[in-house]
Amino acid sequence: MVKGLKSAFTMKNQEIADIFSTIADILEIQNENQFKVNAYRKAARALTDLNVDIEQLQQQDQLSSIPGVGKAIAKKIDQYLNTGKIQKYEELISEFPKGLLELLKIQNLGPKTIALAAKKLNVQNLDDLLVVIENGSLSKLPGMGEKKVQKIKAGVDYYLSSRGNILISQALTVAEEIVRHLAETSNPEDISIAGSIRRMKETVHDIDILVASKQPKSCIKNFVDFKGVREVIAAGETKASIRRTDGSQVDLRVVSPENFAAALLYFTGSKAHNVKLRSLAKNKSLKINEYGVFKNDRKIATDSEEDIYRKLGLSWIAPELREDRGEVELAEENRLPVLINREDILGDLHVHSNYSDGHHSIESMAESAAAMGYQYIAICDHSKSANYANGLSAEKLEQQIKEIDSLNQRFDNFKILKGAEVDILPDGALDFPDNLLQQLDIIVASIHSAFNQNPTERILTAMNNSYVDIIGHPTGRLINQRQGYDVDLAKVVEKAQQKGIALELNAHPLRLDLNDVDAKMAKDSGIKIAINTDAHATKDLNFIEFGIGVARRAWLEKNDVLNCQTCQKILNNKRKKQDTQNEMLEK
DNA sequence: GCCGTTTTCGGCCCGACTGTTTTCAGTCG
Repeated sequence: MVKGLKSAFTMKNQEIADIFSTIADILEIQNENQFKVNAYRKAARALTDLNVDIEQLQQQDQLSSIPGVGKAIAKKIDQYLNTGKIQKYEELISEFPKGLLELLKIQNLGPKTIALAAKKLNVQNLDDLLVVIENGSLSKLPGMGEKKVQKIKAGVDYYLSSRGNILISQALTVAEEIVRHLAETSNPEDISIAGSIRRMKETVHDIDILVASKQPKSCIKNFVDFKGVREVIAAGETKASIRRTDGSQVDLRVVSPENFAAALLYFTGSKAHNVKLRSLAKNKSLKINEYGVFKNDRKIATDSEEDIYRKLGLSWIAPELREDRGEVELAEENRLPVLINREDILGDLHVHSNYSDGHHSIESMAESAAAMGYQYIAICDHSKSANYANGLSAEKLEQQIKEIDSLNQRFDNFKILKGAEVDILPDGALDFPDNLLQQLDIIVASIHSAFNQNPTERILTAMNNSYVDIIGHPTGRLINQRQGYDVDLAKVVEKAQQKGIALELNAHPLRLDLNDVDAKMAKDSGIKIAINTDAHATKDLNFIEFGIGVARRAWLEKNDVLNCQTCQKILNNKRKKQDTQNEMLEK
């Protein structure tokens, strides 16, 4: 087993994390001590982020070494691992209406109101809630009123319509449009996208924009009056929130220019990262908030994020790392990874052309890639069984090879690699014979059909083929649309390590597959990741931005990424790999 | 419920906005 790798057995970690998370939800609605609630939340998060098998820690009597896990919680973990149950959880859940937990996900509706509605109106689930909203009884409760109920209703509508997840690509488009609008109309001294978009999360709940201005009122006005606003949720002196016609929520915060850096840090989050910074500040007798770092109520210089981190004894932490996954501790020791940048990417190893289901010619794709400063591109069209995608016959592929050979004579300092995205068939065989594969530079092997037929075994079988360089979109998920196939990534990574095969980080914003957590584990095991766009048109080559975002969230450095290598190096390594495997076969 | 070089008890991040109040509770980020 590859060391430090998450796999099927760490499912237990997540099962226990989910239980603690539910305990926290129930206790919160029951108005239990908020710090106790937080303790369970923290433990749940720690277990989710844990990279080792919890049973292993149990056997070594090391459960309490997990930060946030003390005696009581360690005992509960122990109980779960020994009996499959946690008594406290069983007791709580047996007498608690399960439908109430879902209500916590509704905006503007928190634990206090849920508890009130449950107690006074016997609300037990979402349906009950809708009834008491409609019949007016909710608004008559003490502390409630018409407007509050309207807000809760809006929260329910939002929850039911979208579940609140917007793809990073969509969110970024909206955010950039609003930033441009405010830049043109409001004369800001500074402006930035903040929040989870700046951290490049794969999906975001809302869009955060921060402005530095001496005229906050006019900024707010220009913001709420902009086109596409369906509803103004809030609009105060320095802060406003809108809902747009596309359903997205946008929050604007306006600060004075001298507070911009502190505010940017604050509104970039994540919440967990911020909490960590605040408690760190407190330990140093400092206070940090969105206005700066303070010592005895006196602001100490905070002109930039770098400066603020420095005042806390930390090196600057890239936004993509700010999730409280150990980045603060490393920043204290000045040992943060040197994250991969756009400039480090030398080529794209998985793009399509109009030979299969792409929209543009090989030549156009190559010219666009060259214009982006790339040194190479691999044309990897679909193989013959991919009928839905106009997969190539053997004859068509040979024709493509000739075209690429001829095109390559026209380019200086740029190379078109001959490749294919070969289907992994239900029996694990590849969709092209070896005599075709051996003519190609890059083979991406992917599953595109029969998702529920032993995906792990099929991928492992395909990896036995020495021509395979990359496993394409390894889990097959489509964000917000389709769960991935049930693949045991630990086994795939282990095999990739043995065979010198890379896993893809597919940069298409609907895929982002591997995700950040899986890519980090792959990195930790020492295998290479290929950040590919899977572009079906020239403009799709820009998806690389999202792939790099996820890669940075996964702590990836230049050395971890296959397409940070020159194409000469990639091809040399491929040759060496094949020679070694042939020698082994001969023996 | 967790934690500790202010250490076994008393803390636990902090501020804006809204709506319902008439000084504050709830929610959010």
